[in-house]
Amino acid sequence: MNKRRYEGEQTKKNIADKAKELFSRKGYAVTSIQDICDAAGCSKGNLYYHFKSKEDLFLCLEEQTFTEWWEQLDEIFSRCETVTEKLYAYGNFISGIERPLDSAEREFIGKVGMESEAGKKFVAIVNRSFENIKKFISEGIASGEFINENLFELTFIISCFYSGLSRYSSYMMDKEASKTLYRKATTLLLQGLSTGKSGA
Amino acid sequence: MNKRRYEGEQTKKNIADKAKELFSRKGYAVTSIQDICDAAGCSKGNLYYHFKSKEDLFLCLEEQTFTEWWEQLDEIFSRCETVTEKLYAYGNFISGIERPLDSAEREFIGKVGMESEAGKKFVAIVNRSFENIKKFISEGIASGEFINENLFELTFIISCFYSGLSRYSSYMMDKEASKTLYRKATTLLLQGLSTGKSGA
DNA sequence: TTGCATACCGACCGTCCGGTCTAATCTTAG
DNA sequence: CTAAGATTAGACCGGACGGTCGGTATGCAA
Repeated sequence: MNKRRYEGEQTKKNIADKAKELFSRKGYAVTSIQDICDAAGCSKGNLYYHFKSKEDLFLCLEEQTFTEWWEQLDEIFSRCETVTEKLYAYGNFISGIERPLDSAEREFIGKVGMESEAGKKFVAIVNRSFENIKKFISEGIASGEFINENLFELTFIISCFYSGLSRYSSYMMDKEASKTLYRKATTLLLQGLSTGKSGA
Repeated sequence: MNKRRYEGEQTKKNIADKAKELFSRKGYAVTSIQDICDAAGCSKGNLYYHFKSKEDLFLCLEEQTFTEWWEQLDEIFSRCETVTEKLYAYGNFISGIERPLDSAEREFIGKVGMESEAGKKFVAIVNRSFENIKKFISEGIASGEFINENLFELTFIISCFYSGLSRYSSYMMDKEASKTLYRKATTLLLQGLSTGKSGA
């Protein structure tokens, strides 16, 4: 029982990839299970063999996406000298990634509610990302690169800033223009964020 | 034919208000026509008497909302001396308004598509708002208050900044905290935007 | 009073959706 | 070779959805 199991994993991954693409492009509600099956070239039974529900599928995607995302970011961050560099790197990264499930997220939470099991799981996943951002902002404050303002608010503002950008840039301009825009936006943001000192 | 017509208008307005609240809170797809009817205390037939389809209803809301919004903003702006003040006023305004159909918007466009009749109407409505922002940013550049950067990009960044903020602040904090946050965010933004000169 | 447009109701229709279920097929351990 | 289990297909189900339709109530104009 090996080749079979491997193929199964492949199928599951394929379904996940296609689902992500569809949710990301069309939204949660509008994307039907059948759509996903068609795109993945598999049957409904097969999909439901691998995922227990549409909600579960979405949550898996969300989880997986954020995990991969921060694995890559941590790797990138480790090569940065200053937190300012990290911020640029973060912007650059986000610009290339077309924030995968962004539009579907609010839809999802609107549907299942914040109090539901799925809702709580969702919030937990998103919060982890928020905490990651908070961490590197606090580094910036500690090193003296960033102004010593309320950490939560600062993190919130910065998260929202990039979230807002990604929201529209992905379908208003191409990747290259998007990258440039993020760079400029980061520079602009840094004007307000920076203490003027160049770091630790 | 007066009292009847007046009542009709009232009903239509009531439906629109309730629909706006629901779309805004739950999203487009999740809000059913029946939900809206229940909230408005009217029948489905009545709703379809006043609006020709769900899409049409949404578009009316979008149109109406943006129009009202900018009427108020123009009024507020007219009392501002500098463009910097206008930016603060804009932030303050947005913070209090919980950007009404925000979450539903992408869902809507994802459903109908950019190329459809409804999609084009939608884009036209949103673009008008973008142009309004662009206008007052360009004033800021002209007056020497803002840096002389690419107008489109600047407008894009600023729009996205506030859009991102409104997206999360509305369900992460109360009105008062939100207002404070917007003020700080605007100050931060202005660091990058401002030339240092105090205006014309 | 009658005729008519407007405003309103809710049962109903076809469609599609998420999810289930059964049966078939493939792989591999023994 | 075969039993057991993993994997897949797709017909099927109940229900919710957007939208329609035949009909009713209301108030104005004549």
